[in-house]
Amino acid sequence: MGTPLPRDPIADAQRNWEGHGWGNEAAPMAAVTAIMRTQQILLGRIEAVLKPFGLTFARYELLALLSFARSGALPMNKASALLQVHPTSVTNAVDRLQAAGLVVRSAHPTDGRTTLIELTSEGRTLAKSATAALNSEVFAQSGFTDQDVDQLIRILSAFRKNAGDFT
Amino acid sequence: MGTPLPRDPIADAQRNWEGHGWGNEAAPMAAVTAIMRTQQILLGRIEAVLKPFGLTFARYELLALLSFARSGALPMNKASALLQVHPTSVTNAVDRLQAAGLVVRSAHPTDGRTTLIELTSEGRTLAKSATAALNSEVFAQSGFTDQDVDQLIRILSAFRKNAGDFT
DNA sequence: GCAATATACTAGGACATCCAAGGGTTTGGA
DNA sequence: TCCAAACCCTTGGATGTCCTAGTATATTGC
Repeated sequence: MGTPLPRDPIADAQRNWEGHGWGNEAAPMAAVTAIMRTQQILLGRIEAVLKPFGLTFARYELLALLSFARSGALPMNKASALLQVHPTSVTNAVDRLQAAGLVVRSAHPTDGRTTLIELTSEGRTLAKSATAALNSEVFAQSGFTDQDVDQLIRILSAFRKNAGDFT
Repeated sequence: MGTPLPRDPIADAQRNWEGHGWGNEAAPMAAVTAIMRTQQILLGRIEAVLKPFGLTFARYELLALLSFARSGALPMNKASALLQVHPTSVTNAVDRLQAAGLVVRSAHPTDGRTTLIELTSEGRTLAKSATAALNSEVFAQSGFTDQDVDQLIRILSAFRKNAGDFT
């Protein structure tokens, strides 16, 4: 998985598509495939930075979300909605973060069905350190130009909105 | 995970970043997060289309790759390199595809270490059907305009090249 | 020619994601 | 008032991805 390929495999796939009579779908296919691959690369970088902190991206996201909540606490279902992942994924992440002493579960004051997740002080400290590391080692050198970043935000926001992520 | 949120969570995160003194990193962070989320949405659509065929995206990718190989066969390591996934992921996918009768393993004629993966006729037929479905149900209605597609291909190709995917 | 190194694949384990199903809690309409 | 429907979280199962060995085969160097 290490050595660079002599040719762009996605461009090759696009040519294959065109050669098989799917000329109209070839370019969108290439764009979609490129997004998949780019996500893979970015996730790899992020996980590498988070590893020394004992965090995965999923756990970091939850930690970061909590650190931005005024009270430092959120209901599980709220976290699930904001992170846009399945509730069971949040359960899983909270289990591990709790085992690491970074968050605690507590009862909701008025709704017995709801469980609140709350940052511990260790969790808050770690979130801050991990965020600083990600900013300096990933986001500050993303490999995208400022214009690329603007374009991506514009294109992908429209896509996500159209896909029903938000109104 | 179903109902649309009243606000864009990524735009909110970007504002949070800016409010915490990471103004330079906020936009790249938002772009990266948007890529992660977009990949998630696209993967969901693709898996939904492939499900009736009994395929996952990982298995489909391998089938499609084989169907474009002249001989219909590829060494495992070659497939791993072209799909840009870990060799063990290919082993996993081949195990399941073989169990489904879509591919077979065979010995390399000259290199005893190498295992060739070869499409069966069922595999070739299924790959064709699944590709047609993906083209009409996902790529032909990707939600990106033609200009967006061009921009994405341009930006992400440069990114992947810069990341060392290909020369 | 034989040992040391490199390469190819597989086995086992850690994580994450989703779905389906189950048990507890609230809410709203009969 | 009260019970059915809706909601919230967790458990168990299936997939996929990666990493760390471990086994087998090739190639290289002395």
